[in-house]
Amino acid sequence: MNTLARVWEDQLKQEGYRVTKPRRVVLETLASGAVHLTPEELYRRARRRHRRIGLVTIYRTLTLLERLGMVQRVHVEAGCHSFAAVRLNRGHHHQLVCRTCGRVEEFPDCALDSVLHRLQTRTGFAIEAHHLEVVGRCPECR
Amino acid sequence: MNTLARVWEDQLKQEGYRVTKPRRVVLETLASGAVHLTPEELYRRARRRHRRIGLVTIYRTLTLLERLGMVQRVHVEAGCHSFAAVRLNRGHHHQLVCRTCGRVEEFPDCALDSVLHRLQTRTGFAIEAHHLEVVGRCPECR
DNA sequence: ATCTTATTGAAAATAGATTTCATTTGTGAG
DNA sequence: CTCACAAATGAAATCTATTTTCAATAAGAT
Repeated sequence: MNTLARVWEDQLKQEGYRVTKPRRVVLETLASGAVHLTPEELYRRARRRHRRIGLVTIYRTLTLLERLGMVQRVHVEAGCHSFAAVRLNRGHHHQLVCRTCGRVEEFPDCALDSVLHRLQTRTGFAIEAHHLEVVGRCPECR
Repeated sequence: MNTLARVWEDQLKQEGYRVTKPRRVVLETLASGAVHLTPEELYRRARRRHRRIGLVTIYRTLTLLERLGMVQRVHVEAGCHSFAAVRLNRGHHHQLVCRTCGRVEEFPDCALDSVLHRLQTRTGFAIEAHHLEVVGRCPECR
């Protein structure tokens, strides 16, 4: 089993959730897939590990994992909702998504911080959160 | 009638599409409305101008306008698909939304450009689009 | 005014996501 | 280890968003 999946399992337990077979399968599938997955695609892959798993469980588990910050929802043109594993990197990260193959590159937002800080000063808003998503085509797909 | 809507009409004609009543209504509603609208909300508003308009036409017109670059599809957390008018003489803008009262402040992304440019160089991606949304509390609501 | 054909609206079909509920299964207590 | 019970699951039903189909309508050229 993958390290990331094991860490997630511990976190689930810690938060008082049960570590069930379907959940373990979803975690492993997410942790081992390099790209971001739609619920449907995740379902297809998860079934290779556990034939009886239901699509409903995929949706429920994704919602839970999103709430716990283990996966991140990504919006892309085709097949609007996709989910990407939030890797072990601590701080806040943003995503660069390839429109064609779905590959995700993460990057830190250090440069954005100064932009937001200036914005805060100028508008008087107390900035609490932000969401940046960049879409393009990766080197291989160009 | 709004200037923006008139320009769009001309553009439609230019491209060989017919300027029909439903299309005119959608254009006017988009040009005069909020920053971005879901198809459903656009439908609700368009009906105030033309009672017989169908939701199907809203979808079809949005697809057409998007292809012609007059509106831009935006993905947001809740109610995934929204459409924003691409205004005249106004570059790309971002939104600063107040969590409490919903007030929207727009700001240009000049500072973001350099961030994205560096990102492009470093990753080899061809960056095509980005979406930044900032949430906070406005001066009045703090 | 007439003709041609793009466009429309209603209904049906499809796709995606959520709710319901009876059954199963983790997990902590004994 | 076994039991009991709440949490979690899966199948079916439901709901919501979007697309397709097709006969009727209306824009725009002549």
